[in-house]
Order: sequence, then C-alpha cells, then structure tokens
Amino acid sequence: MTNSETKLTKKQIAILEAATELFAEKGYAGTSTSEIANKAEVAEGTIFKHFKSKKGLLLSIVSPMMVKLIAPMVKNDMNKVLDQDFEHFQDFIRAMIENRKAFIKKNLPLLRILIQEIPFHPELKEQFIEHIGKDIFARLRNIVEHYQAKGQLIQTHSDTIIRIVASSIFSYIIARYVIVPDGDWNDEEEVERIIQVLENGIVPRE
Amino acid sequence: MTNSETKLTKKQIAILEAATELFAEKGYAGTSTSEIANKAEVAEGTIFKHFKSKKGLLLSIVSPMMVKLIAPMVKNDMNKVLDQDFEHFQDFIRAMIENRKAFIKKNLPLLRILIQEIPFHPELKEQFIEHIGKDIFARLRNIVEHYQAKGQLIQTHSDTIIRIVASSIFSYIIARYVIVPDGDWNDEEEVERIIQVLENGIVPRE
Amino acid sequence: MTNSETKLTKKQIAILEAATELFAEKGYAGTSTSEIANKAEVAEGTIFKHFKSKKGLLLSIVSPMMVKLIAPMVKNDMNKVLDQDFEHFQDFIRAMIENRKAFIKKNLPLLRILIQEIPFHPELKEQFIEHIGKDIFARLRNIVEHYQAKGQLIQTHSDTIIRIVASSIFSYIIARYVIVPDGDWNDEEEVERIIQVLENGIVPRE
Amino acid sequence: MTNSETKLTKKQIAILEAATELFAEKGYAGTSTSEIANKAEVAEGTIFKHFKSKKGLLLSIVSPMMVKLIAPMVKNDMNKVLDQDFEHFQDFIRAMIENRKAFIKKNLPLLRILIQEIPFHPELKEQFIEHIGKDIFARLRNIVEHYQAKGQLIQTHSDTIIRIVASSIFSYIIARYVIVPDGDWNDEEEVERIIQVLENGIVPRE
DNA sequence: CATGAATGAGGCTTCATTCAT
DNA sequence: AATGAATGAAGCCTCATTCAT
Repeated sequence: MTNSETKLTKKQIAILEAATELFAEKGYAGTSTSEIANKAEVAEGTIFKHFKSKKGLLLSIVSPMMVKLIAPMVKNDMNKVLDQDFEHFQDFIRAMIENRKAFIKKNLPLLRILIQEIPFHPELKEQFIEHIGKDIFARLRNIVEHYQAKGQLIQTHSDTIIRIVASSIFSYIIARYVIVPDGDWNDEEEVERIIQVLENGIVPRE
Repeated sequence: MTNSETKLTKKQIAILEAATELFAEKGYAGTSTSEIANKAEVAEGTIFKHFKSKKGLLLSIVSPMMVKLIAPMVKNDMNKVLDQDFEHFQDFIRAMIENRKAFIKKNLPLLRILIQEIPFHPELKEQFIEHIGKDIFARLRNIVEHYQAKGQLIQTHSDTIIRIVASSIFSYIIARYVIVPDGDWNDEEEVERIIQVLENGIVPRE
Repeated sequence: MTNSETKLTKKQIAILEAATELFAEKGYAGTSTSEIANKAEVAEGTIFKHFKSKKGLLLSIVSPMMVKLIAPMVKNDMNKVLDQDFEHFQDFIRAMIENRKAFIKKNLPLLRILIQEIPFHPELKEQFIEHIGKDIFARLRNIVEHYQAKGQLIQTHSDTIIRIVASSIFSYIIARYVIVPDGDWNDEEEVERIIQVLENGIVPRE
Repeated sequence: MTNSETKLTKKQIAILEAATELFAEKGYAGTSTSEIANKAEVAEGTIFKHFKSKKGLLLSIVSPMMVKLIAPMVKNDMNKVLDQDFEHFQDFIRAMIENRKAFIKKNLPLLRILIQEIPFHPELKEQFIEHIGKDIFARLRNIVEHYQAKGQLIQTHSDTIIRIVASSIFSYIIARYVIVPDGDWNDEEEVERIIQVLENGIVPRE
C-alpha cells in the first residue's frame, strides 16, 4: 500500500514541487537549476545529489505521473465495465471524465509539462507510447468492442471511435487548461454538451 | 506586387527556414542562435543584423503565419456561406478542413512552434487571442447563427457549437501532427469520420 | 571586528585587485571580464558569482573607496579643529594633505578609476555628489567659517574659499597622478609651495 | 590662410561632429562606430573610407584640437608679453583665461575627450607631451622668467609657479565643466577670485 | 546528507571592419 | 564616393555540474 513517494525526504519533495511549478510555467529548457534550488530553498548541489542531472529531475517528475494518470483506468474501469457498472457507453465516458477531473485539476502543472516536453525528449516519447499508446489503447479497444458487441456503438474501426472520443475530451482539457485557462468556463455544462454530441454521434439511432 | 516575402533576401529566408526547422524540432529555448546560423550557413552576427533578437526571430516566424492561417477564412468563407455555396453546415466544415490541409501540411513546423511556444510568450498569446480569439470567433459566430436560423444546427449557445467543432478538428490536428505524428493515419477517412460524428451530433434529426 | 573586507574570500580579493589594476590602466569600458578573470587566475564565471555584473564589480571597487576617502575627515578633522589642534588654517590644510597622502599613494589606481569613470556612470556621480558634494562640503563650510570668525581667513563667500583651496589641492593630485604621473615630482616641496601660495592668497595680511 | 578643415566633405564633418559628441558623452571605448554612423546619418562603411579605423577617427578629432588649443598662445602671447602689452603678470593671466574662454566653451566636448582619453592612448599621450608638455612649457617658462626678472613674481623655481597657476586655472575648468557642470557658477567672479588669490600668492609684497 | 564556491562551456548579442555593388 | 549586408571575433553573462568542506 506504500507508494514510491514514501521514500522521499522533505528536500526531495521541495525540489520536485519547485521544479514542477517552474517547468510548467517556463518550460524545461527555460528553467535553470539554480531557479529550482532557489524556489525549493535548497542548495544547488542538493538537486544533483538526489537527481543525477536536470534531465533526471524531469524524468522523476514526469514518469510517475504517467503511471498515475493511467492507474485508475487500469485498475477499475475495465472491471466495472465488465461488471456492467456502466450500462451505456456514455455512462462510462462520464465516469471517466468525472473521476479524472480532480486529478487533472490537482496535477495541471504536471500535465502541462507532460504535453509540452514530450516532443523534445525521446525517453518521454517512448514511455508515453509504451504506457498510453499501447497499454491504454489496448484496454480501450476492448471496452469499445465490448459496447459495440452490445450494439451500443456504431460499427466503425474501434480505433477511430477511441480517437474521436479521446480527442474530444482531450481537446476540452487543453482548451480549458492550456489555451484559454482564463475564460469563464462552465465545466459541468461543457462536459454535458460534449457527451451529448458524442452520444448523438457514436450511439446508433434505434 | 506579389507578397510581403518579396522583400526578404536570400540569407534572411535561409535564417527563417533554419530557425523554423530547429524551433519545431527542439523548441525555442532548446535551440541556440549558433545552431541556427550553422544550419542557415550564415555568420551568427548576420542573424542579428536582420532580427533584433532571438525573440524577434521567433516573432518574425510566427506572426505572419497567424495572419496566413486565418486569411482564407476572412476573405472567402463568409461570402461563400452567404452566397449559399455551402448549402449545409457540414459542407462548410469539410471545405474549411480541406482548404486548410495543404497549408497545414506545408506549414507543419510553423504550427508546432505556434502551439508549443504560445504558453511561454505573452506577446504570442496576445496576438493569438487578438487574431484567432476575437476576429475569427466573431466570424464563426455569424456563420453558426446563420445555419441555426436555417434550422441546420441544433439550438445551443453558438459558442458551444463552435468550441465543440473547432476542438474536434483541432484535436485531430494536434493528435495527427504533434502527439502521434508517426502513426499510420488515413487522413481522408479520419476527416470523414470526424465530420460524420459532428454531423450526427449537431445537426437536428428531422 | 577588524573591517568589512574580512568577509571577502581570497578569490574575491583577487578579482577586485585584478579589476582595479586593469580598470585603472585601460579604463572600465576598455577592460574585458575575461581579462580580469585571467589576471585574477579565476574562471570567468566566478566573477559573476560574486559580483552581479561588470558594473557591479566597478561599484564594489569604487563605492567603498569613496567612503574611505572621506572617513578620516569625518571622524577626526572637525574635532581637532574645534579642539584647537590646528591653530592656523594652513595647519589644517597641511594636516589634511599629509594624512591623505599615504592613502592616495596606496590607492592611486582606485583614484584614477574614480576620476575617469565618474562622468560615465550616473550611479557614481550620484554617490560622489552625495558623499563628497554634500557631506564633506557642509563640514568644510563649518571649518572655513570657524577660521573666518577667528580672523584667519579673508572674508569671502566660504564656498569660494573651499573651492579655491580644494581645487588647488585636487589639481595637484590630478596633475601628479593622472596627467603627468611620470614627471619627476618633489612632492614635499610642491605641497609646501601650494600651501605657501594659498596662505598668501587667503590669509589676511596684518 | 586656408586650414586643414577646408578639405573636409560634408559627410566627413558630420562624422567628426557626431563622433565628438558621442565620445565626449560616453567615452571612446563606450561608443560604437554604428552609433556614430547613425548620428552622422552616414553608412557604416563611410566612416572607414575616410578614417582608416575607429582609432584613426579619434586621432582625427583630438590631434587638430591640440594644435588649436595652443595656437593663440604660440602666436600672440609671447609677443604681447615682450611688447609690454601686459605690464603685470596678472594681466597676462587674465588675458589668457579670457581669450581661451570662448574656445573652451565651444570646444568643451573636445576637451573632455582629450582629458578622458589621453591616459589610454599612448599616441595621444606622446602628442600631448610633445605639444603641451614641451612646447608650451618652454614658452611659459620664458614668460615667467621675464616677469621674475621684472620683480613681479616671487623667486621660486619657475616650473612651480607655472604649475600652480596652470593647475588653479585648469582645476577651475575641470570643476566648472566636467565635475559640476550643473552648479550655478558665476564665472566672472570666480575668475576674479582665482586671479586675486594667485596675485596675492605669487606677486611679491612690496 | 547538505552546502555553495568554483568551473568552463556555451548562450545571446555587439563590435569594428571588409567588400561587392 | 557611398552604401549596407556580411562577417567572426569578442563581450558579458548564465548554465549545469562538480567537489571540498
């Protein structure tokens, strides 16, 4: 039940938090280790004692978050779907958005780092493809095919449905939190509308 | 008489092209001016003769592209819509995606720079909001309301429809070109599917 | 408990000394930070760890010297004058020149920097006016008026006397150390002659 | 009767004037050739067509001024002294200050450059010593000895008298125009006072 | 564990100077 | 004679990283 953070000392946590905030705000390349040390109230050398290099620090931030991002999906969703906890596909989507929301709000800076830095770091890209691209995708494919078999989704290549649904959600998240974070969003309604459109779009008409 | 690029010398073009490629590949902060000079086969000093600073170079790359990105929309679309060149809303969307495709393919690196760097540069953010956020949004609102009046779009707040459609398209572009550029995409079909879903989602059922 | 320099590390002192010598020899603008690093046998980066910028280095050299230049005057002279340690004005002048001589000889390069760079650096000008122009001038005015009251100085506007005396001394210093430093000066006699002329000039004839 | 400036083209004059102003304001090392070109409204290359290098430009500014500075002394003073135009030494000094005043006011920037840059340029130093240090000094020595022979100056080493007088005048000029140019000077009175003190100081009491 | 002084490579930018036009 | 684009060396400064304490 203990998780990997248990081993972290106070200073390590301070460093990780400072780095997360700064990387999110100014980008990885735009942030200096001395800024991080400053904000974490730690000596410059301390950073390198715990994280071999600046890149190592980035990975220490991003890698665990990728795991966390997909953890609930891996553990719960699949079972709930098979156990018929979600009778309709839209129930599944709604649940997925809802239970990720708190996480996303809390981990916004982490998400921004992930999105911004993936293109520039092969290691990250690899991890991302490995975890999200393959693992998650396989699970989602099972789920989609499950609902298709039940006649609740139109018969198209499952990948396409996944992409459309995922991208609709993802675009909302990016727009909401990265592109126009200062707009006056009514999140509940927006989510409802997205789901409505998706439902109209991918649920067969009887 | 042709266009504004006519005034650029060979070296200036070489610098802009090299910078565009490198910024797209390694990010603005991750690219050094000496790398740019190298790739452009130009002395480093030459860069600063033509562009006040590294930031100035970035703006010289990104600003014109924002204008170009929206130019066709400003000039043509509205008239075509009013002239009934597009009888149905989906015709309008399809046309919009189609005629931007060539541009997007050609200006992929530029788009990546735009997307990646906007969060870190207030000037860019401002320009973006000014051009895309205000100008374009107003036009799109007119178009949506035009089709709503014709009974071709469901009656929701027009902003929401715009956001859903735009984000679906935008998410496709991001996924296609930024997140998974190396996937094996069948662009025509993907676009068709997006349009299909959008049509199902936002066109009222008779 | 000794003095403020106690806090300086060896490298900081080496940097300050190298910079002082070079600034005096080639001027502030004519000296590069890499030259300073070289002469101080220190990495160039080390300079900027200790002094925010090249300008900061200049100020770290010049500011304390301004204080030191006037310190003895502030502490001792006034009391000695009032205590009648100097019965005649010329005694006062002689003492003032004498007790500054060691300091001047030792801090010649510093003085040269001060004189050469003041016109180009508003901060220096300000400090100079603040310390020398206001503080010292007020004290000198008191002293002059003190001797005028005793009938030992001609009755002219005290500012004028100060200026004439100070400029005679100052001109000697400039001539001696800046304009013709390589001439064969007999300092004792020169000082005696200056004092003689001043005495003849500003002491009333009985 | 034509002087060396006759050969100068408009552009050359513009360059010299711009350079003079800028060198005086920011120092030689602190002024860039492009700034000069800018201010002179001339292409950068043009400067180097006319003045081989930046240093050449400096010399073209300073050398002629040294000649001009001493010209009147060379031509007139000596004769006037011998012709008894100035019966007393103080008449000579007064005339010297007076007839240099217009020149100094007009050529203030040039003087500042001369004073500031001499220490950093061996060529200038050499010229200065050659012209002022030797030529002028020899003349002045003659003059002083002339008045000493007439019993109008105290019997001290003539060099000393020259230095004291010159430095008193020089210090006034420096103070007036370099150190405290913004003070509210009453030039006539100040000059009168200087002369008075000098007279008291170096004219024997009968 | 933690520090922070020290490093030297490298970043952005400016400079004096050249040369084809 | 005049231009100004082009250069590359050099300038100031920041960076990630190391190491003695």
